[in-house]
Amino acid sequence: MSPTKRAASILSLIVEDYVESAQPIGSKALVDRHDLGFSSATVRSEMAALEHEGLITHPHTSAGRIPSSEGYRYYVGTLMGENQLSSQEKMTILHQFHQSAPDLNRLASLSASVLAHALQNVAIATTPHMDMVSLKQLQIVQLTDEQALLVVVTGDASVRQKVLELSESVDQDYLTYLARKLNERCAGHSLATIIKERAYVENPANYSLVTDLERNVVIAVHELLSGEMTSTVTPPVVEGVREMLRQPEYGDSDQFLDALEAMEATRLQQVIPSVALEDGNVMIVIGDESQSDPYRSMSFVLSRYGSSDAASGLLGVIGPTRLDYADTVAHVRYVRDILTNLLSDSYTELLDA
Amino acid sequence: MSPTKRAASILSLIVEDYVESAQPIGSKALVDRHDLGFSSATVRSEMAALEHEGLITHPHTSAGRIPSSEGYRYYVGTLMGENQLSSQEKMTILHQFHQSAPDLNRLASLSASVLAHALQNVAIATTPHMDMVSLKQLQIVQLTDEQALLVVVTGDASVRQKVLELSESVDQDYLTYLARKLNERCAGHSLATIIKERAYVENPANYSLVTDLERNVVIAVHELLSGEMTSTVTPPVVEGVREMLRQPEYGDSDQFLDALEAMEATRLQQVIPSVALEDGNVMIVIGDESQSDPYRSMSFVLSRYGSSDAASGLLGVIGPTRLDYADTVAHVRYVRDILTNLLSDSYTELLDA
DNA sequence: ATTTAGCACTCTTGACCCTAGAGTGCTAAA
DNA sequence: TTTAGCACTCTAGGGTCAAGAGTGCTAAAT
Repeated sequence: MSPTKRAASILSLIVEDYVESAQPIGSKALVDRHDLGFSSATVRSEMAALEHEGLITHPHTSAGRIPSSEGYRYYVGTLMGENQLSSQEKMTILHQFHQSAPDLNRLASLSASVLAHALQNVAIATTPHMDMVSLKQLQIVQLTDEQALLVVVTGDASVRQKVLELSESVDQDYLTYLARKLNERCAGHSLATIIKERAYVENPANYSLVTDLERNVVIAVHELLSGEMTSTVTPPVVEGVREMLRQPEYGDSDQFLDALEAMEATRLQQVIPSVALEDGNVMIVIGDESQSDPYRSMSFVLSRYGSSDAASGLLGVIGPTRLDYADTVAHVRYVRDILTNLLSDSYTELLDA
Repeated sequence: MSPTKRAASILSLIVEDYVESAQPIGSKALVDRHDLGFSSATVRSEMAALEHEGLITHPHTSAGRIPSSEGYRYYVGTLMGENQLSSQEKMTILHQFHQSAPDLNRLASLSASVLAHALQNVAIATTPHMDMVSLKQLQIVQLTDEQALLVVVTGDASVRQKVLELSESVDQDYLTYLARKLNERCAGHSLATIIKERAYVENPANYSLVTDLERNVVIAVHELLSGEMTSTVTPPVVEGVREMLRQPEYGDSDQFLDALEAMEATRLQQVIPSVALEDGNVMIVIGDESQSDPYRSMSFVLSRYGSSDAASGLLGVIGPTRLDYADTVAHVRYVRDILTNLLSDSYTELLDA
């Protein structure tokens, strides 16, 4: 059922030419461009076979062939080689990471924009976070008579904050005392400790022992750490809409609108996390392979950065199915490695390479 | 030189019809739609006069008229009435602000997206910040042997952070001590105090009295407060690119690309701050009135929110010159008021209205 | 002195037709 | 098995044409 060796090589050429030109590839054009050892008629019969197997299709009777999702999949899976970035490309990318201060949240958006720019497609990145964050330290700062700011430093070196409403009137001294008390009990501990603490303060039996404020603080800390509150879960960063517009498939603005709508940040959030991604792998989803309809005409190249025992997140590229998969994978892989290394603080190694 | 009363009323109709239909307005169509007391021929001669004064133009000989920038300006300045939002519209907007927690940074992007959605155009907002921020409190948390996180809570209730490199090996106790020492000296004070402190620690005469780390911390605090470091100055939020695409002027993707490029966040930053905006006013810039070329075909409706003695920022809408200025101004004004009230913490009043 | 009806003229838009070019599948010969 | 040849198909692009909308001007009407 799988194509013969010669058919496969023709499929390769079709995919590669089509990725480059965005035009359906005809038998004549194919033999003209590459000097195959045989004629267009031969190519035609091979093409008929490939089409029979569902690897390529016709837009209409007298047009050239374009790869189907299955065609791309076969190409990506068994035909495509590994692509290495040139040291020039590597330098350019690395350079951009060294421009900016190592702000963890900014890192995600930088990565996305680097990818988007290099590949002329939309790139996304979720901000790094740990599944199990520990509490490094907390602090409470009075803002007004009725409000205070709770600042939580987490184990993944990010800062989360929340405004607390103060029902009772308190002063900064009490807030400082409260912060110190909780720090002594919880600082440096994992989420589990906070959960225990929350159970304690929420237990009606202990209601008389803790103030309302203390209870509120513990609850807020728990919510901040577990990312429960919707407003603290940052949507994934989407970069490169302008780059995407350069792709010929979006010359007509209707299709562009469809695509844009499909990658509405909120929708992506529903799709992305459902993808199980092991560390160190790059996952490719091609066109039809997506379950949901609006993504039928696009492909995803995704990878997890960071490591499962530390901060991690998702990074990837979204484009039309006509993607240069080899190049895209190489880029995603490289940026993912940089990011992972930056997060594990051992990124000096990268500089020497 | 200024148009007669009747000419002015015709200009009004042209602007309003054109804003609605995006089609050049002909004399016949005008009298058909509104029952004027006179014929299309009369309208034609009035139109000729208006064109002579530069208030309207022709795309080509046998097409209807469209307003020029001057025409819009005249309309906005002397013809257009004040628009009041319906209480329905007000509710819808207010509702969206009550969905989310009062996170100051998120507020800007929410405002922009509310405006973008309501007006089907691109909206921008800069994050609120004070020109003169005071230091509420600072804290230093050890991350690794070589790194610590400096967290600064500012007077405008936002949090800024920076990773410090530790050259000497220190422990959390020392960092806590250092934080307390600086808090005692500077917490609650304005930027001026920090500048004095920086001058002190940077004075070579005092070098032996302060550690390198202390010096670094003071410098970092100063930079964070004054927003000197490029990475901490957040670019304005741009929302509504998708909404904008619905406008008929961008049906052709080339023009859309131009427009998108023009509103590249970095470029906008150069244009926006140069606009001097008093509190309480809405500024309108129409097409040609922009100095720089790429903005010739768009209009801006901008306002400052917050107050000059507290956190403030810029809020506004960008669209084609064919804007419903009355409606846009009303929306910008309303969202600006909400934002201002939210920032001054007295937003409970809005709920009763 | 305005206003308006009438008319000749202009320009865009969309429909329609046509051809060139690229591509296909099939068949029969190499 | 491969290839040359051929009839056939479909698209893209160019050209023509008529309808429609709009204009400016002039001369009559108010």
